[in-house]
Amino acid sequence: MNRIKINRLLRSKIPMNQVLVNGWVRTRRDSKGFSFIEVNDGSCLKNIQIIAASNLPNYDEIQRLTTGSAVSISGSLVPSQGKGQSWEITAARILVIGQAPETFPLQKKRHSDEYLRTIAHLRPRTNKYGAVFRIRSELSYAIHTFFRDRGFRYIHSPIITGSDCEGAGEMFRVTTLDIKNPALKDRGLDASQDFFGKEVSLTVSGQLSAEMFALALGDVYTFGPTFRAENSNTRRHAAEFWMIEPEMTFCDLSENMNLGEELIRYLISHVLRECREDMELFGNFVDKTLMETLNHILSSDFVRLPYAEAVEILKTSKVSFDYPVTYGIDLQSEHEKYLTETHFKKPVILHDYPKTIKPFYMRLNADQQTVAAMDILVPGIGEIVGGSQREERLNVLEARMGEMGLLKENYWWYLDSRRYGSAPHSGFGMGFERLIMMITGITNIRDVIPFPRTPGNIDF
RNA sequence: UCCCCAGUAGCUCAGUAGGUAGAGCAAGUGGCUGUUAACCACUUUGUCCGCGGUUCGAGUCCGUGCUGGGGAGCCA
Repeated sequence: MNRIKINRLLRSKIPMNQVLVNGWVRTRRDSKGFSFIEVNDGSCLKNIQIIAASNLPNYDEIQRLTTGSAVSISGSLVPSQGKGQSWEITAARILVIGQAPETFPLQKKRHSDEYLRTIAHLRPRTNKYGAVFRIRSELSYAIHTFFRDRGFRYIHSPIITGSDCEGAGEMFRVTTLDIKNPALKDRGLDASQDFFGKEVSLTVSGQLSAEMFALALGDVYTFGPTFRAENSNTRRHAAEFWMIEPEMTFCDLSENMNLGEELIRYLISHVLRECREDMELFGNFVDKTLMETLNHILSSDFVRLPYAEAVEILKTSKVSFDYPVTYGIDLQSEHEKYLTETHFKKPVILHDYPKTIKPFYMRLNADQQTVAAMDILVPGIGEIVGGSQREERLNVLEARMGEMGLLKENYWWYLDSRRYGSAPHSGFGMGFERLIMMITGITNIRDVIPFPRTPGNIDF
């Protein structure tokens, strides 16, 4: 007898004999002459109801089944006599595969997200977290589909990197030196004795690699884990997270923004279509305004606003900000919040920032003061995408590096790309977890990644 | 790293002006029932986060540490 997953059984149009269901008991109720068992196998949000008649040979054992136990049921799929479900299974045989003692931490009631974080190894067995991780999986698939349909190639950029100059923030050092007795030199680790013969770290971005491949394969993207050793303690930051980084040659900032906007819309509509049931859970129990918000994002164009105009809007807003706004500052969370949640009430793409607050690789505009940068800000999350048109002119790039005190020697291969057949190109990074937060309405990044890594927390 | 808040039964929480601890759910027993977060009755459960202090007496006040949450910064 072949096992059939519950999502298929519940979609059945006809009764079926001889079906086999494997899963975990969510709850059990006794009635006169039989027991109702609700089983979930992770294939969908819904459980299937099993009717276990008291004449089953192991009925005593069945009555002791507790929430969390693994079971294997064979029987027939029949129309339900009760309300609340269209199909149920009349069990011919029930095998207890793995009993869960009463110490099983998940009860058939709501638990707080904080508590569930302390049992991150068991939380995917709840409705909400099962739904989050099915959606996460579906989104990953959709990302590949989106890019593949548009002729992009998927690049596996390295996780271990020797460029300590990837730009974005503190990095995790990788070493095979004996920590208790390391090779030392000049009062520090002797990196020349280390595995790679130099200091290496976990990547903070695949961008530099992606640029090289964009200048060969045209349109490429990376989708992989990223590591930041920042001591960030917020609901939006994790030390290990996933990022999607497309990079396109012969593409300017405006086309870059188009792609970012198109990608976000595509992913939302994909999930609304393919994960309807799971999404309803979030709309009903996590954020009552979720569907409205997502439909609004689908139906209206994102605002495109030059940094200078954003500053003007903020200055004339009559809102007293903790951080006063002047041209040249990096916008604070409260400013971004005001723009997306109060002023425009929709996603905003800010672009053309002052060069002084952006990295060296962003393309210098004709005004010599701003760079072709763009950030996509969404209500509730803040920055979800950060990108730019890259500086493709060797002399300008070298001058910018000089201004910022970066050594050309460390970037020799990066600069080579501008030396040999350089071409305009653009790209961005999108935080995968932040995207999931936006789509599910979940407000803490620790609840959309299987085993979150944050400062001082790596228990699982 | 900084600011604010919280930490009471397995879980969610209440605990009034400091007088020595309670509810719901879970678990156990019995009953009822094509039930569906089933229902009804009864029963069990606590170093009130740790340490120190004030007090005749501290879950309640003070100090300190730890843990968790929210906000800020850094950013995706």
